[in-house]
Amino acid sequence: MNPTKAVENRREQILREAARLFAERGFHGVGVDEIGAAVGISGPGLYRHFAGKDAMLAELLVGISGRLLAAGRMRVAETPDPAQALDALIRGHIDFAIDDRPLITLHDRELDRLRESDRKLVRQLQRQYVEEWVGVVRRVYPEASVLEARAAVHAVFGLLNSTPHLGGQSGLPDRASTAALLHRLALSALEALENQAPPRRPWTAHPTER
Amino acid sequence: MNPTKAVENRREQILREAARLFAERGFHGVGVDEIGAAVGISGPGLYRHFAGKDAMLAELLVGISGRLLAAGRMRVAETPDPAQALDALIRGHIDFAIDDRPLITLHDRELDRLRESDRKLVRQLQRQYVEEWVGVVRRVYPEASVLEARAAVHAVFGLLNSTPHLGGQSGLPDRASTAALLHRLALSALEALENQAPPRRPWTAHPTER
DNA sequence: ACATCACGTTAACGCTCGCTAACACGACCG
DNA sequence: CGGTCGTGTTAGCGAGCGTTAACGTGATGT
Repeated sequence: MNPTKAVENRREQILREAARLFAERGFHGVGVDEIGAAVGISGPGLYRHFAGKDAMLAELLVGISGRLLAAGRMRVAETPDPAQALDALIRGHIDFAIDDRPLITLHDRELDRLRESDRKLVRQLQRQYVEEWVGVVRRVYPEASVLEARAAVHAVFGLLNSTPHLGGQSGLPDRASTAALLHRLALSALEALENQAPPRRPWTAHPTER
Repeated sequence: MNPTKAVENRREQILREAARLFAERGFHGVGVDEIGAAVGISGPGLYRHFAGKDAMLAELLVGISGRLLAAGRMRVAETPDPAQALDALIRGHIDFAIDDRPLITLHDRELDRLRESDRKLVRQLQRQYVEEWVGVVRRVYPEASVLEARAAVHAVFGLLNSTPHLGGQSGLPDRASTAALLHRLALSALEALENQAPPRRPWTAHPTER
């Protein structure tokens, strides 16, 4: 009855497999024939669903960035207490990192393979997501400077996105304990912003001094 | 007088530029002509110094892995106090992450592009480096399980290796403050292993329960 | 019954890329 | 001087890749 449904499913299936393959072997390391084979059709049949290989990557990256930002904004909006908002942000990011592992990998690995316009869009979404975090972090740790908070947020992203690296035998028993440990680590890391406020020196124009 | 010197310099120059280009645009995204152009010779002239493009990547990855491990082992060996050893490990890793940024990027991004034997070697070096950290971490935080410690170490690597992402306008003023912040964040993250010991349940055979 | 459309197929083109072949040329050395 | 070696060059091959073209085919709606 609704042909859109089947198409959407096909597209989503292709995107999921493409994400997995891109994450495993890199964007340039995967051929369209392999992506097609992964969904049961072969080679150029993909062009009935996507304009090209680049378009798949673009849709993947814009999608994950947008969903991260949307979820983050929603959690922050509905959580008045800063500490609880930070908790929610961390929990949400961990969900993405564990459940959409391939996308998280692509997200900071293959960004440069995008057309200029798409890359700008993705970067803008990423930046807004980071600033969402920075805002919450600064409300929890008001002594931290903006630059410190931003660098700390990037570092915590690196920490949370380390999930792909612990695949295999070095992983923790189940998903819950992995998530719990990552949560504790991230929260604990940010506590470094609490003590030891930055040298209260006003920011000079040229920070090259010492 | 010593012709080896010039050759070595040429090789090192090629490796340095190749690392930069690989990190910027990915292994498959860089052609041999570009690498050649970056050192003033063109295209196939590289084959007087390396067996092929793969050989360059292999030498880069084996090199960085080996140097990380060697430096880590040295610091641990000459630092009897566990807390100080952990401090030294963090400081050493930060030096690598900041000074050899492209190599750190390649290190966990292009490993799969290696021949089987090289990949096994690099993985073995990486594993030994991780275990060096795990040993120190467990002496500082004896309540943490091996699996927890290992996952935490991977996560801290992700945190420390986040340096490449804060390039541009969002970076901190100078190298020293970046290093200091990363150091505090890493140390603080690992303090999460101090409290809240894992459920002291003995490890069962199949961890799929709950 | 027939045109249309969604969704595939195979063949082939054009381009890029890693690599080899053949050659050049200055430095060193017996 | 003449041969070898180290280090480049350019030309070109062969393979792989993304993409397009041309065609097939079953479901659908009139």
